[in-house]
Amino acid sequence: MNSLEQQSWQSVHDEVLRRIHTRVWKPGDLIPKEVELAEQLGCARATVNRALRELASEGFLDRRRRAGTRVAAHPVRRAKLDIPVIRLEIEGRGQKYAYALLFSERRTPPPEICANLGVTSESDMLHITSLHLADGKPFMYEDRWVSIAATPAILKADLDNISANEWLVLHAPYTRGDIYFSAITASEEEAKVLRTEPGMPLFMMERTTWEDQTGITSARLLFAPGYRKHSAI
Amino acid sequence: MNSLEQQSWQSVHDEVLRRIHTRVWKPGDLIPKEVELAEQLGCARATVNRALRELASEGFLDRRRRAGTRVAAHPVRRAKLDIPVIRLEIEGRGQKYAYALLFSERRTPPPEICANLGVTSESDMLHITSLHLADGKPFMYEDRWVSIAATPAILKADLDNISANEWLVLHAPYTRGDIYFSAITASEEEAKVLRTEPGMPLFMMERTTWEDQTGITSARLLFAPGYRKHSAI
DNA sequence: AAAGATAATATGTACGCACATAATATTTCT
DNA sequence: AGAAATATTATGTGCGTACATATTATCTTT
Repeated sequence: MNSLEQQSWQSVHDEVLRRIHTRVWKPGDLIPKEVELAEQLGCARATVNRALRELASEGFLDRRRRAGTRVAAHPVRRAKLDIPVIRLEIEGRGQKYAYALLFSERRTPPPEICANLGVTSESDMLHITSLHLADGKPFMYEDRWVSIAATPAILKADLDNISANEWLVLHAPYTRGDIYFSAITASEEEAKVLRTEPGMPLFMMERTTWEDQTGITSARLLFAPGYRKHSAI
Repeated sequence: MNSLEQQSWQSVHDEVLRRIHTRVWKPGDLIPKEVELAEQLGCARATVNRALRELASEGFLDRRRRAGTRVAAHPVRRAKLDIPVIRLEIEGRGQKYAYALLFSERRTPPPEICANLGVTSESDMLHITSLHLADGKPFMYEDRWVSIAATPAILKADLDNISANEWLVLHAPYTRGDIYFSAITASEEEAKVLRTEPGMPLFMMERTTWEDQTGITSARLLFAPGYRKHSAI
């Protein structure tokens, strides 16, 4: 790269990444400071700054004021996982989406839900289970608890026609959440719902979401055998 | 927020996010253009631009030139998943890391590996299986194929003392990769290695990485029962 | 020599301006 | 009317300057 080409922060980004990949700058190395790089590459410091900022957020660089910028010693790759509404995930695969509400009850939560959401065992909650289907076949079994205190409007939602998953995304945006991915084997009941055999491996996603300090909902999503979640890196 | 406070792109970010959360701007709505927002919030357009750019990359906004900026109709949440070297993941849990090379052989790959990496069935590859332990207990079973053409130096690596996982991260940085997450049940052999029972649910990660168009390595990582991968959102 | 004050410095960010680019709206031409 | 050319517009980006902030290095004091 020389100063004649038309510059952009992306070309700086790529050039720095190239130098890291070709080990011109090795893990742990201190790289030139922004002003020097800007001079070398024939662009403004702001442009270099943007490129390096991006690379730091991707996990390739560690930056500290006054101390300078180093190539990350233990490159932590950051996979970006898109978590869309289930309906869109299924439609995105070119399959037909269907949904069935299995069960809905207003009651107090069991201890593990209280622990997840940080609520008392006397909380007023809605317990919903439902099945999401792709091309008519069971795709995901959802077992969800929703705090009525945090989201009273859920009681008026037509959960026969819109999944709690989708209703919540549209009506109760959350500010933070946790997701856990794990594997379990299907119980009798889970196998029955997902139309498979007990003991089959199921990919499980456990999500809990808050608005600030208030727990909104906690859900356990079980995917039919064979499901794979993809991510590019 | 008024114009008297000291501005920063983060405060603009937070204010816009607040308006989305409180449904001042609802999914699908067109929000004011950068110049107007800058005026409203008493800062420069560049500051608003940075805040909105960030929000778009987080999935809250959709932006298009000339068409303006809209609140995302179907908020796709982007979970960021850190994929560190296994040793660091275990040490990060405060557990003692250990590693054992189980098997290493230079040979031609089976069809599924060829398909993953896009190489011919006559390729010269290294097949390695190894076990990663946390506090002496089996934590993850790694089954990996490495292209010798792409990474000849792997033959000189001391794989008894450094895992292929870690060696590759340090010596063969890749430019792109795929990860698949899924669930399987343990086979006889897998159960034996992980010191569990056949049929137990295992969390599986399948990774394939490339440098540009060249396939480097394809690995199948099986985690001991009970493993959960966490992500904040 | 240890502790505290002070200076130096690389990154972090704000701003205003200019121009590029993509998408849309409008006008002109057939 | 329909197609093609042209104008308009919101975002995308680059640049130079200025100042903020965190951290390290140096100097001063006890």
